[in-house]
Amino acid sequence: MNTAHTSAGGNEPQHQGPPGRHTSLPPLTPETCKLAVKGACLVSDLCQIKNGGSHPPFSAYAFSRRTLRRGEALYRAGDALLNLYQLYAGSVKLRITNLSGIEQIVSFPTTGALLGIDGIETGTYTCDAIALEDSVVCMIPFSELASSSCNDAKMALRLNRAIAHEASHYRHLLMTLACLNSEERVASFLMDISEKMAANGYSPRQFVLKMTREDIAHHLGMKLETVSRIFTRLQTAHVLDVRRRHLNIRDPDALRKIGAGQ
Amino acid sequence: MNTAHTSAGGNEPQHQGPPGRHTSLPPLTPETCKLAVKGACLVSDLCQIKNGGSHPPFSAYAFSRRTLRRGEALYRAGDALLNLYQLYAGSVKLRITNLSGIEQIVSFPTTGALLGIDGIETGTYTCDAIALEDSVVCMIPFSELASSSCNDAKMALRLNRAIAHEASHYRHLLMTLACLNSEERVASFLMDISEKMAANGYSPRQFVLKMTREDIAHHLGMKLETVSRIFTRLQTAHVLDVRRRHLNIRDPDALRKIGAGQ
DNA sequence: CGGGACATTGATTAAGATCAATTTAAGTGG
DNA sequence: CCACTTAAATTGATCTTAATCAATGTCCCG
Repeated sequence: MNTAHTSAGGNEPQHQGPPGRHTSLPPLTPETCKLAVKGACLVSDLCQIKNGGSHPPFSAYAFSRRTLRRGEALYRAGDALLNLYQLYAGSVKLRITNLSGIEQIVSFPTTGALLGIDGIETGTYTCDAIALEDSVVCMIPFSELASSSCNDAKMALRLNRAIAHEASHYRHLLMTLACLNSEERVASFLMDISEKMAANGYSPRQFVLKMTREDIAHHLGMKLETVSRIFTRLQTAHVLDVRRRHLNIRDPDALRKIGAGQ
Repeated sequence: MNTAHTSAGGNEPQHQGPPGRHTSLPPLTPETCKLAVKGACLVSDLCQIKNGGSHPPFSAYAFSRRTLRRGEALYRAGDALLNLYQLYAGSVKLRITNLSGIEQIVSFPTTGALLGIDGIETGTYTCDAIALEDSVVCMIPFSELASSSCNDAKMALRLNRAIAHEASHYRHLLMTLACLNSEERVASFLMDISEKMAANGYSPRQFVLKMTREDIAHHLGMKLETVSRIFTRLQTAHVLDVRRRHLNIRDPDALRKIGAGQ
């Protein structure tokens, strides 16, 4: 009954590096922000707000970036909330480990996602944010964001919505865990990824899973063997092809139906 | 596999009344707010902000209250977000019903809770809020709250935290559903209620469950028969006494241990 | 004092966990 | 560049938990 897994989770601390010793990129400007075109770049908007008002030119406010190696932690549960982060490239897992050592992956943020929201309630992060591949984030000092929200109603609403979106995401995952059986959960999970891929301009049919079977299992409240079995079952049913991390959705409609609980 | 329950959910539409036809109480003031003493009354704070500034006296801003009969809906999924509500007395269930008719109770707010946050992301509520007993809420026009947040950093942070708290709650429930077996889930659920009772000044050992076994089951992702069996099992183990909705926790430490996953 | 919602209990079945053994692929260092 | 090491994934056999189906009991309310 819940044998506290000693989280052998391979892709972790090897190249962790001491705190602070991480590659830093030149600051980001609205011009160089690749997300800006999609109207999804909080950083870029913050720059423009600063620039538009009676403030110094945005370059003084341009936000620094940080690169993460695979397995490296962006922040850990218990760290003080100093920054939010917008994910510019790569992907991350947000993990909670409870007292008994049982772990749960609460989300797999990808490009465009805002990270660190789990620290807003108490001022201390409650999750570990671990890079699933080499990634780039842009650092947004929370104080900066809070003061912007204060002067600008639009930015305030945007922050509110970002936090509310986080809640939404958990509500959705909750439904998945509470109402669906294992096969349906996996299907729903894959559909979610597929939609996110499409939203980011990639193929919704073919993609590479950045996380292990164990990560998926810890996300969906099941065992990794079950995830594996369900993949093969879906392959046998000609719904998808899976070879290791490479996924090819053969029958999106079928997958959608299964993920919705028939 | 997921036989879409036709939600016979007894305590519902009988005395629903047409929209708008509900008992209204006189407006609330900081003086009459029972929650204010605990520093938890958003309404009272809003009044004082208005009153403190160059605004009209708070009486012009005092917020109206509304009573709900058991089974009545405060709002429903799909309704436009106009107000947040602070729950002054009673208790509520927040329910999501998905396309296949499967339902999930995402929370059981009680006295002091802020309701309607599920509408902030999109401007449309995503849950049904159903009173579990006769209840009183105070209506907070969202526009009012948003503009207060704009002028007052403290209020802004408070709203942010309220939304973040919602996310926190779901994260916690997520852990419960994903990592614990049925017995542990029920124990965890009861401990949560116990703590909430204590926080509101009631006995953490003895209380009455306002919700049915089916509601609990729909909250914890299991079947009502299982909930019932686990209650009797915990009673047999001398952890608690349960007679219908009346609960008496005999061994809080044991219950806590079980709820934490041993 | 009924009627109906709510709750309990029992017998059986099915889904997923667990235990265990391979297989496959990806790095790593010689 | 290849052999070696190790992490990750697959597959099988068995066991446990909770779902399912069904009957009965109890209490609340009119």
